Amino acid sequence: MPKGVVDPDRRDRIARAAIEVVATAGVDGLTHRAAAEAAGVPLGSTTYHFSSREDLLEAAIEKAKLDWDAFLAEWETGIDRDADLPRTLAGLVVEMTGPKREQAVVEYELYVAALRRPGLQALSDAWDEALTLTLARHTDALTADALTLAVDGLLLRSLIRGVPLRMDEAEAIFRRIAGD
Amino acid sequence: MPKGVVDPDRRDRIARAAIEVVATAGVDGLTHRAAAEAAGVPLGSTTYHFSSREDLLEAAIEKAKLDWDAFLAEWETGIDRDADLPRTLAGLVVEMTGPKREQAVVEYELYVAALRRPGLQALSDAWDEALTLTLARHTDALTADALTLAVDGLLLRSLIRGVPLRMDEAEAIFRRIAGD
Amino acid sequence: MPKGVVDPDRRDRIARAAIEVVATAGVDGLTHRAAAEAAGVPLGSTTYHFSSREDLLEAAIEKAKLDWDAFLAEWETGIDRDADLPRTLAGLVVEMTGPKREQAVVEYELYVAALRRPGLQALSDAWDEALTLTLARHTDALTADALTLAVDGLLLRSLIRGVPLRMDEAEAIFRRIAGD
Amino acid sequence: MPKGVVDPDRRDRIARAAIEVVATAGVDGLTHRAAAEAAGVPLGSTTYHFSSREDLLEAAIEKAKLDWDAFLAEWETGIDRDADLPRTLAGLVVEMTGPKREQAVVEYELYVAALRRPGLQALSDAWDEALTLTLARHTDALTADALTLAVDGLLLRSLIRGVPLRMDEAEAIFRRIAGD
DNA sequence: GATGAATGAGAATTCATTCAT
DNA sequence: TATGAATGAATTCTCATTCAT
Repeated sequence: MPKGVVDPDRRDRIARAAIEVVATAGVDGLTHRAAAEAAGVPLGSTTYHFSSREDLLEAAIEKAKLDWDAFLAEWETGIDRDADLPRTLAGLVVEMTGPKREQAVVEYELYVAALRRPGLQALSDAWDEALTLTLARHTDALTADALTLAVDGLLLRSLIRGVPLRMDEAEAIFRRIAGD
Repeated sequence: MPKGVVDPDRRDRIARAAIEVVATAGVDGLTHRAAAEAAGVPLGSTTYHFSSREDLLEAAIEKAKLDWDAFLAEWETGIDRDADLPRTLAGLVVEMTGPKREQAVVEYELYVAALRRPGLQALSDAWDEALTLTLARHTDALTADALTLAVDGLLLRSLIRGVPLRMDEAEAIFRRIAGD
Repeated sequence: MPKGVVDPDRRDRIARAAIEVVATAGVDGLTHRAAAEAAGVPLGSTTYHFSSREDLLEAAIEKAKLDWDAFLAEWETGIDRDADLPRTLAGLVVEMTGPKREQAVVEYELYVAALRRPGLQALSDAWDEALTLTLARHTDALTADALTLAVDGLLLRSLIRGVPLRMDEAEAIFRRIAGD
Repeated sequence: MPKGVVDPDRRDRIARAAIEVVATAGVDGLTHRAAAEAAGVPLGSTTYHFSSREDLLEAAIEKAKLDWDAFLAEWETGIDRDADLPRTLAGLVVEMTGPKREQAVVEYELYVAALRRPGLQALSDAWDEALTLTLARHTDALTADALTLAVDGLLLRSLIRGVPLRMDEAEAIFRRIAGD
């Protein structure tokens, strides 16, 4: 693509490519070069749209957050009003540590990236809150909060162990917390 | 220190320095050079004892794990057999997100580092298990497990938010889980 | 400012901003981007009016030369026909190495820039000549020339040393040259 | 040259190459890359020995200062005790603006580089002083100082004009200053 | 005329790693 | 055993310049 030709989606495509890079190489591996290659654009194009590595990371997190929101929304759609929350929630974590492990690892890496990057705190925070808000539509606030924490803990642990969660394990934990 | 002088603690001191480096610059910032400077040894000394960056990271994690074990042991020492577990556990997380935030961030970074490094999974796993085992001496297995997950989730969330946990918040969560 | 709106002073304002940039970041730091920011205009506006970095530099030098001429004219206005030239000239260099140091450094940088840029030689030359011509209205040609050289040398030396000239030092030199 | 093979002169050779680079491309053009190429060493070698551009520049100035000292010493050797100072000094500046123009430009660029680099002030200062000290061995202190300033001014002006000084011009100026 | 997206080139740096000493 | 010089590879970032709009 010669100079002067405008490509209005380019910024978006680079951001999307950034997520792929994080999936492949981790947050540390998210470089302008890697994003450029993944997006199929010249290096200069990535530095033009995202002048710092931090900008690139932030864009990746925003995009990943949208994915997460969509995932949660879809999950919630499949729940009856009087569904068994512990069981359905267990299904969610089992799916994330199994078939969707790749995506979950990316999301956790991005979430945890805020530990050292104050600029990302707000984003990571909103991320965490999304699950609590979803759960709060199906149980009381305290339980929703406690369940979110357990989901966080379970996911992180399972992702680190590298083995998918077992449905019954997860369900037992959630049931314990929900106090049923 | 001239050549030929024996310094048997040097390996240990470098590993200890590696933790300081992680505290200052994050896992990404852990380089042979940075460790050398922090430990006050020549560059060659760090590459001699830890031939790869990965080795250095592993040593740092091992050291940090020992710190965590000691911290847990000390915490447990201060607990009565019939202490109020939710309350004392809340004290632990409040301390870690407040005065000990720095140390906690380092530990979480090292813990999470295993997400992309299969070689570190066993270590990170043992790390997580240490708390569960400790708690299991004071409550039933399922509760111990659920509490550990909540601790993980709470710590991570608070560290990311950058504000210390409030004692009553944490206690409420733990009490909900413990079912008291 | 939307497209199509005419802004006849824009070229001038960019040139003026270029001097500010040189003051802040040196000749090396004079870039289209920096000038754009300093002038508060879009990048394209600077490249439109000054198609190359060299053009920009030349414009800055021209503007700075006008400042220098004005400074000299004002200085001359304050001189009596039978003023003590060595003393008044000492006042000029003391002022330039003291309160006006910043401006003087910029002017010297721009003046010296011609060392490697044949296209700027004429401008820099005229710059130097301005002082000689001024002095020649108050003394003979040879003395005017010698004084100019001493002013150049003194200014450069003092600006590099970073300390203002002392009035008596400068006066002694000039008096020696003027042969009073 | 493979790793592990030590080349003790390398640092010196890079510094010497740095001067060549300044001669060719100016202070702005003094980059690690350019020095590496001029010295015939890999890029990493230049960054190893001179970790910043500033370090490289400083080394170049130190080397150039030695050249200048040698040049002055040689010049002084050719002077009789009762030589005609204005005439011999005129010879020096004529030589520097003529056959040795290249070298003189480099030296001025390096000298002036200190205007924006406080770390180089001491070096540039010592440079200037070398001539004064030399001249002071052949005339009184005030005259030596005034002559140095005139030399500085004359050289800078002639180098910028790009034409060699005329012997009689220079001699007239110096004679005026020396008061003969 | 005015703009800013686009891009290739190159900058300073940092580093893991190797290996002669 | 211990060291640090050496080096290639990468990284972030900055820019002049071009050119469709």
